[in-house]
Amino acid sequence: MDIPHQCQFCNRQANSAFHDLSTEGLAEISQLKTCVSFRKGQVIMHEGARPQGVYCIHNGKVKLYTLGTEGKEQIIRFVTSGDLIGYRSILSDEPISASATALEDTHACYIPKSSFFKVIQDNPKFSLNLLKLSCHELGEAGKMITSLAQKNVKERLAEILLILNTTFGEDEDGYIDINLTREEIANMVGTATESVIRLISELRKEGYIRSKGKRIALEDRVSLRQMAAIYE
Amino acid sequence: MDIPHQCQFCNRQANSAFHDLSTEGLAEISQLKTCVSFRKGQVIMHEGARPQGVYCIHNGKVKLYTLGTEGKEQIIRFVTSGDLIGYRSILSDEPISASATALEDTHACYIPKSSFFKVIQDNPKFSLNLLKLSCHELGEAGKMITSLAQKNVKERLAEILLILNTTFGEDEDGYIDINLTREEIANMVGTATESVIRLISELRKEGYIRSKGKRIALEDRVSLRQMAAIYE
DNA sequence: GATTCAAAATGACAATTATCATATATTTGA
DNA sequence: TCAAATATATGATAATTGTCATTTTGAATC
Repeated sequence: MDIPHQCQFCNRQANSAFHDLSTEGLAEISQLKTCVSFRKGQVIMHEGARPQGVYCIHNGKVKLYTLGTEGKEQIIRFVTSGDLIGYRSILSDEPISASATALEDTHACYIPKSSFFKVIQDNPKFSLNLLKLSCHELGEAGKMITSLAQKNVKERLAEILLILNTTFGEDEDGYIDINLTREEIANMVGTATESVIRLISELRKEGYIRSKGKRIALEDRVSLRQMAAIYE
Repeated sequence: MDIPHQCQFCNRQANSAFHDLSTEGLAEISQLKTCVSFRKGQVIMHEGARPQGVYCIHNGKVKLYTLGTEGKEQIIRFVTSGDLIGYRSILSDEPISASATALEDTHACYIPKSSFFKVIQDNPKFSLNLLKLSCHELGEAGKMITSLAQKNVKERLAEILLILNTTFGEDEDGYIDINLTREEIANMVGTATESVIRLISELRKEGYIRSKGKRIALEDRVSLRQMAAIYE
């Protein structure tokens, strides 16, 4: 997988925070960025570190997670094409709050801190886009907080499965197009791995989903939405 | 309580997002803002609504909360002097994600949407401050997610008590200077009211806190921090 | 200061979820 | 392709937390 050397010609631009940057702005980033690759399982950023730049994901899938007591992962969200990693930490001038690990081979562009700030200063529109982005994510985080606090494990699992389905889409057989272990799903839902396994079996027996090995496909989205108490 | 008519002379400015705005910028806001008051218990913003402006709190205390299944409140965070309400929704162009209710009589300045955007456009520094603010809050939200997902109720209660103590300070008798019911504390911790009551009694018997009616004072912060598994 | 209402406290019990043990299945890599 | 490693599945049991009922306390209002 090759990344275009010039951001102007990058097809990921359309759904990134860079989407309405001027041609000059994009050319500026092109000159400052470098291309990097990560193998599946490789750690991209470490919780607590001070990042020296941001990554713009070109392709691949990344999980963001914090480490709780006894080193248990809590997956906060996923990052994929066009998304940024590390901008929160750089902008708030705080250590990285969540580690990032590649879930599959991932290609990204690295933009050094100073260049990133330069683009922000020179392009008020980009700055506003980032602001919109972080505000949107704040809203999402609030929803996650309410779910964790008020829903039971089965409701949260149903919710997460729906989120995974919309975030990653489906493969040709209808399975959610992301390769996660039951443990990782548990680390999103905030529960024990065994509980997730049990409840996935339950959902399968009840006909809401089907599964084959690690792969899961949603069969009855309407009921899952009801179960998850999502009324949007 | 009177609010200065001119933001230039407002002593809340120092610890607000407006802190390094130019005198002209502040004068601009002064002209555009209006002063408003809310009585204890009054709803300032309703979840789902489309706000037409932001509030800058002058004095008073406000809770932000989402309504979960069966109308149960989940308190996301508190807002006090110098803090903004509604900016997230306006910037991400989404409905309000959390309702806001005054916990005591509160005075605030109301800045209409259009004026707010004008100030953002005219003052890149202010825009950057907002960006920093929202990124900081994103980090805090991530911590809250990990706590809810991985800590048990007692650990979360200890954590919340410590947060309340630093956010609101102490009165002359050492009690945390905020008037919350046990139900509201439960709505932060994400548990049943009875559980909070029981655990507060437990913490009292164990000598970590003392309490008199609704009021709570921390006696052994070091142990509470250990209990909450906060190692910062 | 008495009355009234709301909140806190406590007990008994039920439901949910976690933990540990072990069996089975699926990947992964040589 | 087979063996080894890892992940999934399931049962038994324990721990945690929630729910409902009732009593006690505290706060607010007249």
